[in-house]
Amino acid sequence: MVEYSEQALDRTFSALADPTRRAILGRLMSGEARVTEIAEPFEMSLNAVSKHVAVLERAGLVRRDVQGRVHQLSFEGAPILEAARWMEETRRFWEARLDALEAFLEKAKAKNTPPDEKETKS
Amino acid sequence: MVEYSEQALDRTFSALADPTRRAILGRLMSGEARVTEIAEPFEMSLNAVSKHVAVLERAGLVRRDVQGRVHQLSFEGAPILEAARWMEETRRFWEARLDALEAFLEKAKAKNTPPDEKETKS
DNA sequence: GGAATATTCAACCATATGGTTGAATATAGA
DNA sequence: TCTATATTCAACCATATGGTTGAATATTCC
Repeated sequence: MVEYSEQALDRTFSALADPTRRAILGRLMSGEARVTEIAEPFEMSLNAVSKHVAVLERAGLVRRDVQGRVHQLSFEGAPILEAARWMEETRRFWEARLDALEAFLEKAKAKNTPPDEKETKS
Repeated sequence: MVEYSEQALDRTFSALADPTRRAILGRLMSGEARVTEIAEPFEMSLNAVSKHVAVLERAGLVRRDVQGRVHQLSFEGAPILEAARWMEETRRFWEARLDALEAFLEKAKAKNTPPDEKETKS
């Protein structure tokens, strides 16, 4: 198992746990932007957006490049990579177990009484 | 772009944004367990752990199977898969941009004035 | 039935979060 | 220099979060 910084994961996941912040990241992925530009499409105040940006910056997901009075923001992917790796590992573990289960079900089915179908989430 | 349920992503990411809850998931990945068993290694009260489990359950990351007074908990991977997909998409976008940047740097280097080296994070 | 066990519910507390408004700061431009 | 612009800082508010303790509930076992 790879080692992860718990604090970094905390910051990354909680930064991602807000739709406004995910939208900001989405916006930044298609290119740099200033705080005011970022804030424009949202219904909330500029200050609220500024705070969201600060959260993203603290999590390392956004880089701020101050040029005079303008703050250029850009997307920074490294923490996502880290968190995604954590999730991948988790998921792989789970899938391995799931594969084992499926194999078992398959064998059971081949034998005689077919078990219940897998549920489908709505 | 695939569509994601914002609320589901909210719940998944904020459920993952806590080290205790990630540890609980880790524990559950190696097999089912009851609430008391889960709580045992933690310093906090059983009630606190019970609440964490409830959060994970609400996010769909944990399934609860009540057998008499015992609640058997098991890991449920689907939401992780969903969130991981979101991150993968995000990451791919970013990597594409990064690749473009690297290509640009490479070309610039080949020409004449080598631009600054990429910084390495501590 | 009565005691022990597994778990949640309820109330409470401290702190964090997401929003607001108004003022402060710093830079750009006439 | 004066004004407009870009942004943060500070104070405040409502609600959410993560923890506690004590009581309630349901189940098992003697």
